[in-house]
Amino acid sequence: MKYILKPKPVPERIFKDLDEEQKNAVLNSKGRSIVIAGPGSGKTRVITYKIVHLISQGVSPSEILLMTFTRAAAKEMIDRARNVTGRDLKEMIAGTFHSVSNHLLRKYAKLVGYENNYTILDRHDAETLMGHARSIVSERLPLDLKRALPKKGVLFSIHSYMMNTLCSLEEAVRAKNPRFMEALDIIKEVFQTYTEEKVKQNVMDYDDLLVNLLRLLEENPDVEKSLSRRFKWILVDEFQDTNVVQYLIAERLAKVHGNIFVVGDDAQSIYSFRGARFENVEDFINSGETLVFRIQTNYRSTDKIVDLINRMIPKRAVKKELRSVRKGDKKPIVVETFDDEEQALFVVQRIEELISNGISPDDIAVLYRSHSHSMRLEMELTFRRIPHKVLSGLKFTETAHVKDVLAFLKILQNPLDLVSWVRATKLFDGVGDVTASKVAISVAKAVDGGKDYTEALKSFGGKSKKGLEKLSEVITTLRKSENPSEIIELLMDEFYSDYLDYTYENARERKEDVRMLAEIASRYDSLERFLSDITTSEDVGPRPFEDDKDKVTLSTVHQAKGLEWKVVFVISVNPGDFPNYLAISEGNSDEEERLFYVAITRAKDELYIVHQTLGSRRPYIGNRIAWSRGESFVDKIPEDLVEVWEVG
DNA sequence: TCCGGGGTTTTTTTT
DNA sequence: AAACCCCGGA
Repeated sequence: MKYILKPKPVPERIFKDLDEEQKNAVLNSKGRSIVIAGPGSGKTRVITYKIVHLISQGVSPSEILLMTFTRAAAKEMIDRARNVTGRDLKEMIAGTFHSVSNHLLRKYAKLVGYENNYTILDRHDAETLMGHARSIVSERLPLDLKRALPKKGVLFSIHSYMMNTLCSLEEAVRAKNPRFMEALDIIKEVFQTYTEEKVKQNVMDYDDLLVNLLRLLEENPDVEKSLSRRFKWILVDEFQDTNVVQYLIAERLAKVHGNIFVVGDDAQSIYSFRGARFENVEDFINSGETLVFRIQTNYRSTDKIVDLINRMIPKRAVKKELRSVRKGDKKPIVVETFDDEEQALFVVQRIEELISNGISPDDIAVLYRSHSHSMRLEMELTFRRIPHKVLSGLKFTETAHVKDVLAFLKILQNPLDLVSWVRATKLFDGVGDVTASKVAISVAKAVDGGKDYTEALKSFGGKSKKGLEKLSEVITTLRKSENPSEIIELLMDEFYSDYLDYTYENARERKEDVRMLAEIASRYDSLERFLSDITTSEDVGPRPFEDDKDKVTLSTVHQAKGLEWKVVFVISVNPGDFPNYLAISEGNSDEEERLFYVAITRAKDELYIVHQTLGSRRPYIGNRIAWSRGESFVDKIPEDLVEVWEVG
């Protein structure tokens, strides 16, 4: 007999950490509910306590599905909920939309035309495969049509837009790049080829993870029923940044029980380029019986900063007035500098002053619209030996050596993965693009014919013979293990360590990175789980395991989403830079406004908005002056709410 | 035909 | 970091 333990009761006093609005949202939400949150209003806390509340009511952790924007956010909420409830929440399924989708999809891969050992293409790999599809189509086109075919990057962004918004090809081209309207037919052909190739190669790109899950649910009512029975509650964070596909997935998963709890702030929707629709917020409220809660008290920023925030609320957002609870003595400061050199000097000098006043570098962040804006500043920080970390820029998993190693692992998991084969094969002597593609194709043939693919590698003669023999040898060795970190070590011993030595001057650092990768891998015993996690979660970070404490943070505004610091500098607030000139020319100035809103709402105590009188660092686009495009955010700031500093 | 070494340019944000 | 182009050599 099985003796079932009742859930540990959670006493009411546990909710004493919540204010009235928050408590209302947590305790009175049921069925279909949405929480409209202002910045800094304790949205993480509300979701955390929603989990606590559910568990206290006897819901099992395995019946809760939590979807967030970053893995770090999910982890934070679970950790906090674990502390409050004292229950280990291991069975709870939580993570980014993509990782959760992958998790749910893996079991049913067959039903959407895939094998369950499919591998996931990151953005770059997907773009490479799009290039492959493009060249297949291009080969059978006459010269004039060949020329009309957009570059692979453009094709990929149109395709991605089409998938994210579920619109027609025509609409996607019109929205992303109207000048390719005449090439619709051949673009369509490339997309067909791309999709076929993905199925053939048993690979999915990021969009597929979502679209295929939606298809699975739509086309298989029994699967939909069993999944939505399995979960009793669907929780979604950052709802304003979900796209249509994510919205539909969430709705479908909640179909049976009707329990769906979403939290968002339409003023902070900043991912429209990825299909995010802040309109989802409105649609959600208007469809069905939706309970609407608001949490509008700002606990993060001082009243002086909140005054400015209230005046800078984006035009198209739902009207709201934040209440501040923290008194501050400093108005936000608008800083005028001459050029980016002077801007960097100002920021660095001010940071030095703050640090000598006892503020920890941890509490300081510099935010900017695009990576390139940080260059000058990084140099200056390094020069003056101020400890800093850069959240933006090339990520760990995007470095060449990590991608090389992952390519080998992907081959082992899914030998049909063409992009990975090409990448790995080209590392060997005498092999270039052409041979590598041939290798990948003959391997696929061998696998389809049920043969051992290492045989296929031995059939090549000429210059590449030796290299391919070595490759075959390496693969044979790697196949002896199924443990990801063991495979990485075998690869290093057998081949890659030497390769790094004769290829790169900084081989030592790169080897160190690979060692780190092996260490991360050692937490997994399944190759599939390791690869899934590393390709679907962003927070592997630029340098995992590095001691990131006590450092000034440099970050794009996008990556600063959800974070906060005592002192925030927003730099390069010039028309053209921020707002970005490309966004403006695409008519997307609303989103730039929201982005600026996100930037200034990260600050707790001190906010510096820095701009340059010289304007954009890149003033000319073609022969037009870029900085004449778009208005300056600085001009929109009410003078009485800020202090103005001139640097000289 | 293909490899690989040399060069230059890249210019938004990213799961 | 990698796409792109050019060119010498196999």
